[in-house]
Amino acid sequence: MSPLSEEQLIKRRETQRQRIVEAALKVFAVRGLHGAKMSMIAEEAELSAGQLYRFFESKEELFITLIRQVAKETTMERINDLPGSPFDKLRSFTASILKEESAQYPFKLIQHANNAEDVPDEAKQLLQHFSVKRYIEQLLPLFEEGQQIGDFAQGNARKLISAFLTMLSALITLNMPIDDDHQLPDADMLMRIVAGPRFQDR
Amino acid sequence: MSPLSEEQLIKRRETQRQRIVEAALKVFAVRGLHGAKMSMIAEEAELSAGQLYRFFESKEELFITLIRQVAKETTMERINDLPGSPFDKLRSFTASILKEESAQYPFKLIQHANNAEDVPDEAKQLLQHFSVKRYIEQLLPLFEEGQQIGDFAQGNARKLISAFLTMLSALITLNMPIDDDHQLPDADMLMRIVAGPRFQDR
Amino acid sequence: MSPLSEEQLIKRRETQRQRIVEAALKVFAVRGLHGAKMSMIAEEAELSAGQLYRFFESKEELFITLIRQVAKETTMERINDLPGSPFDKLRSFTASILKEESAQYPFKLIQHANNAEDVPDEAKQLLQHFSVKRYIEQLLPLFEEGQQIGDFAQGNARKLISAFLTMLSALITLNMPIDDDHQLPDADMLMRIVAGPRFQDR
Amino acid sequence: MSPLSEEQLIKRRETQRQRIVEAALKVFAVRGLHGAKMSMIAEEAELSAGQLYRFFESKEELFITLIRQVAKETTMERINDLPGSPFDKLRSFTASILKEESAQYPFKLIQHANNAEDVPDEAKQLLQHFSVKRYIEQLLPLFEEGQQIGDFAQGNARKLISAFLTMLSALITLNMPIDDDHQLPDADMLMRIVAGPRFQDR
DNA sequence: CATGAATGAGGTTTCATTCAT
DNA sequence: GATGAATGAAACCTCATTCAT
Repeated sequence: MSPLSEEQLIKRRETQRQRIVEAALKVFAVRGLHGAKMSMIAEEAELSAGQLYRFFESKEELFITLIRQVAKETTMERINDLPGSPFDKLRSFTASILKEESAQYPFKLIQHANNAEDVPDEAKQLLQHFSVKRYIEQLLPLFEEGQQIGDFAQGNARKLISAFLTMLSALITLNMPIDDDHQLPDADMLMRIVAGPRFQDR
Repeated sequence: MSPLSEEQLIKRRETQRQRIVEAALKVFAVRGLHGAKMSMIAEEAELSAGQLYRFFESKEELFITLIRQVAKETTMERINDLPGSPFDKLRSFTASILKEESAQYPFKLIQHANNAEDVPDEAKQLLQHFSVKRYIEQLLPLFEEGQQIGDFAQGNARKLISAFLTMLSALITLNMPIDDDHQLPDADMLMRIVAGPRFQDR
Repeated sequence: MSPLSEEQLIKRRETQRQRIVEAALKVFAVRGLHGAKMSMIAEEAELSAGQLYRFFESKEELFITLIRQVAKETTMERINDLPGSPFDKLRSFTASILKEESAQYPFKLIQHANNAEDVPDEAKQLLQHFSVKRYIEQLLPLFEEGQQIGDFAQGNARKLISAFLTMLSALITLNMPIDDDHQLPDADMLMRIVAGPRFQDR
Repeated sequence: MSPLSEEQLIKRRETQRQRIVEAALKVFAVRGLHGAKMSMIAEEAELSAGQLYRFFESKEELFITLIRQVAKETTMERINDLPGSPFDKLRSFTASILKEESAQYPFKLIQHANNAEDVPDEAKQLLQHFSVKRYIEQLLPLFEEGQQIGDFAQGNARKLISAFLTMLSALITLNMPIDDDHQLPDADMLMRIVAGPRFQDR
């Protein structure tokens, strides 16, 4: 009796939910928890504000859901598909993130969640610990290999990764418009954080 | 009849205005443009909400004024009073900023202003360009000296400072709680950005 | 081609309409005009929210229709089929209403309609006067017989019925959870309103 | 420095709070939890809707506060100041409540709280148990005296009071407009619930 | 026709700003 | 001048009603 098969409905619903999540990620990332208005998210997702509430009970729930998804799904694993040495992989990866706006949203979201005072602690800790921890584990083999062949600085690899990620995060969120006088430190500059002896003359 | 001379009144007024600006700096820095409430600023400045409007026409005007003042007055000059070599000075300076909360407010404010979309472009550009430019000029002699004695990396000194400041800003705003697994990169880690050959073995 | 004859269609439509009315009676009775949501009524009637509007133009029209139907159709006549004396009949009838939830809906609806200020006066008066009037007329022969044989209190029979109905209505809507300390006055307690000399020693 | 002394401010604030509570009692009593709009309460209390939130965090908190206050403060004790026998006192008391609209609000509120499905359980139980219990205890001496002198029906006095209160509550909330054909059962009718042998010929 | 997704008006709540005291 | 009470615009959220499928 239903005009659309149940399967179609579920699929459609899932598609829309995903559209909302993506729109919310973008708006929350750019404007923060308070600066983001539900109407903006609705507009970005191309539906009415009221519709959002069929998918998420409240703005806060939407935010936490987003956090949870970012914490769970954002991955560093595609770095392994890039060509070249560990150093090359990391530099390409870094450069690509710095170029591609949508890849920056998760980092910006983490940033906002860290600073906004009203974010539920659950979300904060989820993001800070869980997601950063995962990134570190995902990058660990690459870094260890880099250290073995002498391209990366020696020392505690996890700490090195943590430093690198913090700095990458910084570059993304600071988002300073580049002009002639003071360019953003670019991927190469960032690589000095991890560079071992072999790259010291750069 | 008047218990205070006109001069005293003006001075008193200026003192109060400054108290508001400092309170606003703290609250805006910590909570962002939207998260900061006028009542919070009033409380921090220890006066009534109504009083704020005798000094600033609106929240927005207060914010922009703040930005302007930060852009104009925040200084890096005290770095020169620190003891030791340029490298030592920079490391001490960095470490002290990372320890002292109030020193971090201007950096946080810049950060927020970059992300809040509602801030007039005037304010944004003021902050980003003008203030960073000033910091660079103030740090330039130190860096040039550091490069001459081989403690700092060679190359365009302004670009090097810019990179350093960006990274410092990052550390401040990311503000990640430190735990055993992923410590914040500390002052020493940050120094690798600027370190020349003499410090490469660190 | 048509799988159902026109007559069947009309009948089917009537059946559905009746299902809606019954569902609405239940939901409005339990939750009141404002507390009742169209979606709840739809769910109770086991059809979609949209379908409601093929039968009733609006929530308000549905409510008024309901009131009208209750005013017209709710009947006390089955009391006459009960066994025993008028007193016995009335007591059994009372007890059965107090036990059977669906029999209480009309009373609860009247109650709600009396308190909801947004209901058109038409509906209110319809319910209060007309339906109560009908109940009185339907109960009148029973009460007169009861008075003749001395089981019921003397005096204006209509007024006596009105009092009894009011009290019955009260018991139903108050709906206090029974515990050891304050039980609901039960059917027997209620009978004291109408009891004549013969029952005074109760 | 304050234009009003602190004492004045506190007193004024308390006055206003009381105005809100009274307005809310009236509006909630008449329209129920859902039917009552904050704007209506504000209008009744002669202030803006926004003001309500300086005194109560939300509509729900206002409602529960009200319930709590009614449960705590509504008293039956003034019945003892009335002249005459226990029977006379109870009849006068009943009649006065039935005449005086504001005296009926607590009863109506209890009624609404019992029926509205979304009221927090805390409020429901508070009202139903605690307040009814208190009324019973307050009326107990009067009823026991009435039973001793034979004016009141024998049996469990607490149960008798409970029945009486339920019926009184009913009369108040049913609130049927009186016309020639079916008057509300009046105070005298209600007294039959409690009347003992001495009054049986009424 | 039947569905339930979509809209938008209306209610709740917050807070920048004004203003009586 | 100073206060904080009061307002009202704007955001969040709900749900009666409509309408594409």
